[in-house]
Order: sequence, then structure tokens, then C-alpha cells
Amino acid sequence: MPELPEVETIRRTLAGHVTDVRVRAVRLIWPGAFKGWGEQDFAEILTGRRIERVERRGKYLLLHLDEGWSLVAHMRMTGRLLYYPACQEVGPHTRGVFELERGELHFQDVRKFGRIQALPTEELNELPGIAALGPEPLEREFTPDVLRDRLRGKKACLKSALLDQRVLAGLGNIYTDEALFRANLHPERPAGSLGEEEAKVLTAAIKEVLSAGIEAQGTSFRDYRDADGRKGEFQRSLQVYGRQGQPCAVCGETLVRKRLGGRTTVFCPACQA
DNA sequence: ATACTCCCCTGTGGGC
DNA sequence: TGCCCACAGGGGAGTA
Repeated sequence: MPELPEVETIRRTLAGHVTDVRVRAVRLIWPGAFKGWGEQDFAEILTGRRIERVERRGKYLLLHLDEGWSLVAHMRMTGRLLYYPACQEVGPHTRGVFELERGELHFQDVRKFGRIQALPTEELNELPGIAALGPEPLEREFTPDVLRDRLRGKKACLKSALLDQRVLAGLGNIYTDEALFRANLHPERPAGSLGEEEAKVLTAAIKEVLSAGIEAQGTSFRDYRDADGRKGEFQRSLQVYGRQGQPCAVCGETLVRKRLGGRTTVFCPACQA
């Protein structure tokens, strides 16, 4: 579930707690979630390092450490990074604990899809997944022309193309459906068929829906929590996601659910031409 | 290259 | 009440 607005909210809540804080020890409860670098063990790399900066790229959370090391974390579906100011007993889904100079960081993940990798900061941009990421949709550089350019020639439907992190970084199932609804665009439109005006409307819709998501501190449809364990509020503003069978807030038509590219998609058959 | 499907996991909830 | 199974969805691997 964590998409750009959720990861950004985790980043902000986390940064306030762990910036300039040293890692005292690491306890890996389910080591499968953690990966070191070369011969070096994850815990070995991390122990004694100071967290200097917390950044985000797409849905990746980046923790830059001293001595030229970084952590790259991806929450996938159910991952959580929770900060506790004092010692905290581990829960049933805690996969690892970072003991800090001040407090503890718990990586919790029901479905074990999430991953945290340690690597030299200079290797970050070579990492498959990061290297191929498209532009940040909230940056000024992300314009309608850029979007249209990246969708040009694509035969896949708009919904699938927008989920492709190489096209742009950070959209997931929830915000893609919401953006397409706000742009009045049908999710099955061929991605490459977008006109100039449509690209303009879609770009604005993407920026708006992501900004609103961050403003609301994310969408807690089910699992998502920020680093303080708090839920977001954007689920209250969702117009289509999870609302199949209910009336469209704009025209009253019944919202339709359809599987596109293996993902559940909800849209208004009347508003989204 | 592109566009699919499958798989990784576990908890939840609907149907019978 | 209990059982079964589809479903949740990000992304990497595999396939045509």
C-alpha cells in the first residue's frame, strides 16, 4: 500500500526522530528481509553508523549513513518502519529491530515482501529498480510534455502504464485510480493515445492527488501507518478506489470494478471517457 | 523491446 | 460455526 504519499509521510515522521542518531545494535528476527553488501553482513555494516539524512525516491525510502553507507528500504505491501522512543517489545510481525542511541526502530511486515538493503551510497543509483525509475511526479520538471513523451508509443492501457515505475516514480494502485478519475480519463485508454490537453489534465491530476495524499498523511485503507504508528486520513477523500458498486460522487453512475494488467481498477464509466 | 502472467507471503472476509 | 478460497498489490522473474 505505501505509495509516494505514504512513503513521504514515513520519511517526514522518521526524519524528526532518527536524523543525527547513531545505531547501537541490530537484531534481525527474520533475516530474509535484510541484505548486506558483498561479503559484509547487514548488521555489521549498520552497527555504529550515524543516520545523517532520510530521503525518498519514488516508493523507496533512503537512509543515508555516515562513512558512505546507505540503506534502501521498500515497504511493498505491508511494511512499516516504526519509531519508539524507548525499548519496545517486538510484535508478531517484527522482522528486525534497530537499537538507536535514542529509541528503537522496528521493521514490521506481515507479508514479508518488504526489503531493506545496505550498500555504499555511491552504488545507490546503480541499483536495479532505482536506476530505471522515472521522474518524480511532484518535481517541477515533471510536466505534461514529459508525461506524454514517456507514454508515447505505449500499447498498454493508461492504468498499467502509470503503475510502471519507469514511466514515473511513486504511483500505486490507489493514487493511479484516483488520478485517472480526477482527469476524466478511462483506465483502458491506450497509454500512447494521450492528446496534449489530456496530458495536461492528467499531469495536474497526478500532482493534485499526490499532494492531497501527503497533506492527509497518506491513505490507511488497511495496513499503512507512519513512523509514529499513526494512520493517514486520505481514505476519506477517495473517490473511486474501493468504492465499486457505489455511486460516482460526480454523476451518480455506479462505479465499475475491472481487472487491468492484474490489478483491480475502479472507475466511473460515465465520467471517464 | 514490450506486455503479459506468475510468484513471493499472510490475514481477512465472503460464500456456502 | 467452520471451512475454503479469492483477494489484497509492489515488483522481480519468466515467457512469448
